[in-house]
Amino acid sequence: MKDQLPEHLDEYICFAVYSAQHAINRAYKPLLAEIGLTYPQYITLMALWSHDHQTVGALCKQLRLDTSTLTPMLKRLQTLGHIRRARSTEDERQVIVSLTESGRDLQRHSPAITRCIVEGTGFAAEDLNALVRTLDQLRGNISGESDLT
Amino acid sequence: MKDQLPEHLDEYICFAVYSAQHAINRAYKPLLAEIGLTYPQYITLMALWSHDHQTVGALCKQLRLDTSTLTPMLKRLQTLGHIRRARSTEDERQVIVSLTESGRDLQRHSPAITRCIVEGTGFAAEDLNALVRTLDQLRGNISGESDLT
DNA sequence: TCCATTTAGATCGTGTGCGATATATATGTG
DNA sequence: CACATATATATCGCACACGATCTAAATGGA
Repeated sequence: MKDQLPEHLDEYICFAVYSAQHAINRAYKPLLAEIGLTYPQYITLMALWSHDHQTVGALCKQLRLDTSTLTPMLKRLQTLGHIRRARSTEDERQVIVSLTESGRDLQRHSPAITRCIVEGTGFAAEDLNALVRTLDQLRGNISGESDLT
Repeated sequence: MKDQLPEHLDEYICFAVYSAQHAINRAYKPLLAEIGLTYPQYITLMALWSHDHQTVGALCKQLRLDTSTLTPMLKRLQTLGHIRRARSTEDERQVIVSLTESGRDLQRHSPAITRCIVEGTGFAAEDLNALVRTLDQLRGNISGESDLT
């Protein structure tokens, strides 16, 4: 009960999150491979399914990724034909990202994929929700967010 | 209470883990930069601090990473002077990874780093432990492990 | 013993992530 | 208006992460 440091890697929160992330990614891989997407590309599309026509900066904020990560990925999504990128006319610095027909169409695969992952966790829906809330809180704390979603 | 799909990215377990992982990584970065390590390099050393003289395969299993990830990283750790790599004499296929004096010495920074991260989470120790157990279980389920640690 | 199979690592190509830097456009100030 | 500053995005270099492939060493029969 003291402030002992864990002996094994598996007892560290950092490693638990790290390896869980990889496990989830590996679970998604074969599912997403069928529609030719990577996981980061998939969640980028999810953000756009939720709100189309977002700026690169808005996507960065939602996905909590840097432009240097997102810009190349958006180019790949564009090459795949799922999105369009266009300079804003009001503010020439901004780039608006929009779904194409193809990108919008991919959304129909989402429910089955989500179901497959949720089942794979072996957790009940309420337990998953609780875990999500806990993780969101942890992320907020550790990244020093006040509440600026 | 139905089987509704989440509306926002933040409500998905996959994204919660994904973004928590990034947040933790960003928290570690400045701490580890002081000793010239990346996070994956750090946990690799942690595994070796726990048990020195492991084969590449044993490290892969513990860290749940592929050889194609670990081999280049081990080479970098060797270049940094923290580990040695040597073919096993019994089984010439195996490569034994061992800590150098320098690599062993880095362990003294570990408690402070861990403390800093744990505090950053803003969670009580028991809550963190519970979260770790939950995540370990989720990872086990989703990666289809029976119990083969 | 001979040879197919298995196992342990290494290598390669592609796609993230991110710090540092660059560029162009907007904004604010005198 | 002129210019310093701030903002939005892009580019570059480096380090993962992993699937696919390769090589060499062990193993397991017939």
